[in-house]
Amino acid sequence: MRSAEFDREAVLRAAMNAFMEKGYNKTSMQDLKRATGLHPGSIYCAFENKKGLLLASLEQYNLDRSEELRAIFHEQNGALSGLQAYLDSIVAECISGDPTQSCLSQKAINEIAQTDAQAQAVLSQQCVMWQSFMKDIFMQAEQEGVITGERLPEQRAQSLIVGIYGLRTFSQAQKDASIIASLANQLIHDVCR
Amino acid sequence: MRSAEFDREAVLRAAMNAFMEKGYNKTSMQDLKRATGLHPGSIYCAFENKKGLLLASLEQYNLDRSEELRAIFHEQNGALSGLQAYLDSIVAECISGDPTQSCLSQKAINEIAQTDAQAQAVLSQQCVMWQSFMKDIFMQAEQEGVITGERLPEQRAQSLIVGIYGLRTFSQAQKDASIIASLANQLIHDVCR
DNA sequence: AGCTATCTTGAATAAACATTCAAAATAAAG
DNA sequence: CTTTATTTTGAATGTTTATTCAAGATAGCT
Repeated sequence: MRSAEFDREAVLRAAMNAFMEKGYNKTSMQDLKRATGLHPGSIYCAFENKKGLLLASLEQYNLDRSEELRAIFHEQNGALSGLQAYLDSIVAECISGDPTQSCLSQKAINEIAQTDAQAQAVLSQQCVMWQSFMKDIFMQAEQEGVITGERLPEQRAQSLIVGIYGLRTFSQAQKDASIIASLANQLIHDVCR
Repeated sequence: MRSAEFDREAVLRAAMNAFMEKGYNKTSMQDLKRATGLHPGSIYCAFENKKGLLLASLEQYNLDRSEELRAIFHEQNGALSGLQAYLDSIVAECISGDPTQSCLSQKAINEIAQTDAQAQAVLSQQCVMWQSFMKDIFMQAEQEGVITGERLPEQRAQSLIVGIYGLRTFSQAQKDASIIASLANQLIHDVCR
């Protein structure tokens, strides 16, 4: 017997970064070998193939992001200031211009969900989970009395997610920091109205 | 002397469709040969290389979409019903699931703007043109008195574009027609408030 | 220490890739 | 009809690609 040597999470995070920098299709196995430090054979042994590595990276990405999301809202007192902090962090990522601070899920939705049913299924489910988390936040905000109940929490959550997807795309075409920040503020305002 | 045989616009529209179906990086020269009916040599003679063909397709795509945009608003009386018709058409595209009804500019922003400065410049400029057109619509709506002047037309235009980008991404992860339609309605509501 | 199952290694493979080019074809000009 | 400039053609190029595999290394068990 013999146990695997590499740190699975570290490998997946390295692969995530590689995929975010070049996109799935432009990231070659050689890029992934360099990024992860794993030889081709090890990658195929552990993840079946390139798409398997992407799917595993997507799962890890979702775990990491979910953790981060929970942490942001936990650090704040009140749903509204949590929302504010969350959008501030997204604006910071948009403005940074750092590819590794972009959203791997969103990139994958745009690049491969259309042509790969397996990836589509994973990404769809992750999107639903995100919605569910945000719905809970808006329910909490209602209970706190900081927003009135004109819209359903679920709808607010969906509008917020649409806004975040849009913000990330917009910021790549229009890199003006103050515009991005002001659009994020407007988004919070609209979603909490 | 000898003039070119192929119809440039038809070739570019064929290339557009090919790029929309597979994305830029996954679309091979063989795909483009099949789609356009042009032999490799002719493509390289007319467009320099694969990226040149993409950039030319992007220009044509923008021309076609601008025309369509003008037509939609021209067919309606009043800025508001124009906006309604415009979003209806986008919702229809999102719901169709037809790759050739997706947005080539948005796909390109997500797939290559990050890694190619030339594409980034073209896409950025096209986004600004789109904003400018929508700003005029919101100014018209103000003059018609159908919306009050609490927000600047430019901000409304930007929020609308963010919403449309978001809607297109969201609809690929969550293909529920009624949700997309209701998110679009909410978007109009928020942007016109 | 020795055995064995499993992982690591990295060269080898075959397919697919973007691009080039010289020959053949053809439209316009004389 | 002949010439000439330009386009079309499609096979050839050399690179890069994802993937495989047999040999070597090593961890855990007895």
